Amino acid sequence: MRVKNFHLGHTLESGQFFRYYKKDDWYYVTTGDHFFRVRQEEEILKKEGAPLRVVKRFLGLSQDYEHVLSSFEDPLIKNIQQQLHGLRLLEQNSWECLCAFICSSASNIPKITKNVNSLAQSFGVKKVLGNEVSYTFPRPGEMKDDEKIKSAGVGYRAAFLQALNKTITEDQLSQWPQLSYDALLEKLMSLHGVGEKIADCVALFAFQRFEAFPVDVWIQRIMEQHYTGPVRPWQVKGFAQSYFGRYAGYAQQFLYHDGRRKIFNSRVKLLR
DNA sequence: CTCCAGGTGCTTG
DNA sequence: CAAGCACATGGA
Repeated sequence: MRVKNFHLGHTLESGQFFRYYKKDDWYYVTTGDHFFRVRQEEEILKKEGAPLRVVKRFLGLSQDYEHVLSSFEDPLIKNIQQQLHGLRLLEQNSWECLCAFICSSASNIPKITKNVNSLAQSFGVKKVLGNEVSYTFPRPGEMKDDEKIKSAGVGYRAAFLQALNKTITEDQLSQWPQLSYDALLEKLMSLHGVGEKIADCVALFAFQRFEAFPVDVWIQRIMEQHYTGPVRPWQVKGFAQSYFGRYAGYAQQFLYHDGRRKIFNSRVKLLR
């Protein structure tokens, strides 16, 4: 299919999603009930293994990207926009997203990826695509074996996952899209192990609440450096939401990915 | 061996 | 409120 204002690499590699890997120019993605692969050449997006509507929805292709971009006045964001043009916020499965970000506390992306894949392998359904194999993430209530949860290497987060798996139902989750941002945040934060940062991640990455602005240590540092100076995380969030406006979450994703890239590049330099 | 990692919850000033 | 700390695990 033909796509505009979309960059597959920026979108998948910006840290919002963990269940993908790259092989032979294809990105292999596992989400919901699907295991599919996608690749992009210029404005052509090719996919195999899942219906078009699934892929399109997941990749955020029905969002009005022009409208998002035109909402920003800030020079730094405008600059990053050009370098990361086509980076979109995904529309993830809410349950998977919640579990993944439960695993994210005091961790790092490679380890989170390992944890989530391991949970899927223990509890999910096997999927095959050509020579590739993956496992879908279990549904709420399907992670019954506490020992298996622990053996996924999730550490102290195992208790959170156990409780979550017992309390959350797909019925509840299906109601949450209708909630206001504040009400959704409240629901999420009422869960043990979910604070404001994780709640914002789920609101943003799974529920398309683009006003959400997750503040982690990276964003905190970046925002202090470029905008606020030394302040509390809740102040960073408040500032960002009023300064960046209704698509603050997009600004966050641009800043996060750009910030991480620069660090990565400078480390590569140091190694030479 | 020590330190740190897309935080959170609990306990103290 | 804010600061301090424990929490499991794995990689540097």
